[in-house]
Amino acid sequence: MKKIDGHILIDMGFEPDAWFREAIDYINERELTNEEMMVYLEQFKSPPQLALKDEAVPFAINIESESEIEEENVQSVVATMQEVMRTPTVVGGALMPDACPTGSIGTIPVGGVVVTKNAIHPGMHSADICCSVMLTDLGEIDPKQVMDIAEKVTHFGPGGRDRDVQFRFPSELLEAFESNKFLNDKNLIKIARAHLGTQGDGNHFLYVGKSKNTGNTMLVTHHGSRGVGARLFKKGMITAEKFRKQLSKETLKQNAWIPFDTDEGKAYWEALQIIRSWTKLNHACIHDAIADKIGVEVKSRFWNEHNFVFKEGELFYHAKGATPLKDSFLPEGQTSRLIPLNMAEPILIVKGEHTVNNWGFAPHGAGRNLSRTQHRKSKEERSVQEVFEEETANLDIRFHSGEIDITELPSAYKDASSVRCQMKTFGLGEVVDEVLPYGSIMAGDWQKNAPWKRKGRR
DNA sequence: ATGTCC
Repeated sequence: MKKIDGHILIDMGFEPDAWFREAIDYINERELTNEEMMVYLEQFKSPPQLALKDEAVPFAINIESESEIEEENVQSVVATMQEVMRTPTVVGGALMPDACPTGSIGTIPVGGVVVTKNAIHPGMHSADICCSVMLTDLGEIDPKQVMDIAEKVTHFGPGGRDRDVQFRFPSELLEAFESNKFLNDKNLIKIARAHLGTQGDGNHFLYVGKSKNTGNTMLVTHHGSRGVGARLFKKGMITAEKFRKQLSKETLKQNAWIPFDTDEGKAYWEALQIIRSWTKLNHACIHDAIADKIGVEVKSRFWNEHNFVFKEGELFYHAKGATPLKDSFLPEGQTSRLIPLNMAEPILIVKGEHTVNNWGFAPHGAGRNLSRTQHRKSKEERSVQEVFEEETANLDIRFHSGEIDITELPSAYKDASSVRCQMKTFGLGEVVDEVLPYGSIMAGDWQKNAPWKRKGRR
């Protein structure tokens, strides 16, 4: 009998893999007949490839347009969602009023919810795993004092804290990282230590305002899992890509998934929960340090993720920029959720429930009406300072880098009243209190004076 | 969003 080699296995339709060596030796040493070989090779056959669905699974469209630009946006998010909804694992989904596209067609938009069966899709929670908002009620405290102290305590911009100003990384959390095969990584743990108590950049903020109901001063922070989550996301995408090749090559790369009923699936789900704990602590470190420095007791505190995966039975709800309304998606005993709009608008405190149309979610903000670049361009003929003063009159707005980030000013976002109106129209939560704006801190345009951006360079 | 590529 002729000896077999890897080329023969490839010709038979097998993907080159680690088992090739062992299988080739096994077959050749025993001089298996063709029939015996086929029986032996059965164990290495991949399950049949899953095709994309011929038609998109129906999804709820909780967004309406009020202008031509918005109409284009709606068409674009619906079109991309239609491709996402053809992924084999998908059973349902929804668009929120703040939806806007990101990435190429077939990528879940911001403001999108995609429900899958027995599958975790890292591309549907994306890099900032567990991006979230936390509120602390500080009582009757001067908001300016909170701003001044917060400015000293918090950390914005890329990277982490210097060693001498790091927060304590609890040993229970370290043990959790070390127990998980995705997180037990020296470099990742180093980042987990250094990034604790940091807020990053982009739309992340520290907001101070007063409750409309009680007049108490409230501190609200918005940020996610920083470099730690980004690292896990990358690992998740690599694992999902391996499964995509085995299970469904037709599936778009960005929609690759990790089956939950595998060792990788269980470990990835655990890793997401550990990152969630880290992120909660990331907020709490900053809030506690501010309350400590003021010398005030925390009256109450709550938080919610708006970029995460929620599980119910064998269904996985991927919320990429959507606020959980369904009670079982909230931390135990918690009844309120936070929906920020823009720096000049109140942060909404919302109650609500799961309905057929909302799939258990509400919007997570006002949504951009223009891309950052388009928005920057639209303000070109006026000075940044002038636009800033006009849009933030009577507010205490501070940029950590010292440079105004024009793309985070109120005009960069959709009209807050229209988002609130659409929440009513589509049954996406009910506003029970508002944190009225006093001021906020953001990263600012930290790239403005970067060496590679200076004029005169190629 | 992400020490904007380990």
